Amino acid sequence: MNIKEASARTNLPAKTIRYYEDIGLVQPDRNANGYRAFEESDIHKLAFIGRARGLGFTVEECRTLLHLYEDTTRTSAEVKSIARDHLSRIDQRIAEMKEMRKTLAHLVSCCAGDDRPNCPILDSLAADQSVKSG
Amino acid sequence: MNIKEASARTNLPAKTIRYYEDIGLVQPDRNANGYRAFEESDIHKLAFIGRARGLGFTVEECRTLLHLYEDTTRTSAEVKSIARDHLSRIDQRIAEMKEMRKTLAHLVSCCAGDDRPNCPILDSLAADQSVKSG
DNA sequence: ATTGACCTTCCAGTTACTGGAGGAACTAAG
DNA sequence: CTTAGTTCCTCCAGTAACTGGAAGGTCAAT
Repeated sequence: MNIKEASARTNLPAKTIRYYEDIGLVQPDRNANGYRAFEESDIHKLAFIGRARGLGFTVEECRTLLHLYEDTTRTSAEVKSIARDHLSRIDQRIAEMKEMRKTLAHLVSCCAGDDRPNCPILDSLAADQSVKSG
Repeated sequence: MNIKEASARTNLPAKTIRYYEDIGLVQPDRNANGYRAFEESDIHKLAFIGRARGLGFTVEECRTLLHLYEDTTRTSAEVKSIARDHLSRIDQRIAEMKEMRKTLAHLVSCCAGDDRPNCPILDSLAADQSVKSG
């Protein structure tokens, strides 16, 4: 199957599939004309990667997960460890974003949003209290 | 003041300050020896940028906010609009992350994490139901 | 004169793609 | 057989926001 169909089957842009080949995540065969020839196993791998990426795993984690998937001597502990690390990164990131959200929502609610120049958002960004004096 | 002190005063790495100069966010003077000479106004700007970045605004938004800050003919509506856009991006991102978190936490809780190869995390990533049949 | 801290510029690398140029190949119609 | 349109190929460059490091100049103190 050509790249377009592979793309349709996996919901990954063709560009992305070529990129994944570039970095060695998949190795599709080539036809005589040089076109990539995707097999079901390639589609399966790409879909695996697509789902892992959708859960926020980095491409390198995807590579590792793929290796583990193909290594029948793996232990579920190895996989769980990667997933748990990722989960805690997500939790941390969510906490950071919530903190930003809180501050930002407050500032937005304080701002009149009219045609006058006075603006508590700018005031807050310009606030000198967080500039160390020296 | 030299870059090291500017860095200490703003909590921005010297590298980052140089980068901000590169992209035209600040224009510190130079001493005869070529060293950057930061004034209070530069520190103020850098701190402003640092705070805006801390709230997750992009560097280009920081540039715009800085312009608005320095433009006394601005309207608070302009500022609020930028902040509101950013807030909704944050909300969207938080929602995505929570969705990931939910799925991931479920998978992690299902995985034994022992020395056996069987792993529901990998099973889920490999699940064929989301690969379109063709 | 020398050490060590600090400063400079410039180049390259990071993450995960994405866009586009330039050109070859396949498909279908006339 | 030619033409047009679509798909494919590779390669180069750009994105965001820095970060690391090399090579070398400057400064303060000994």
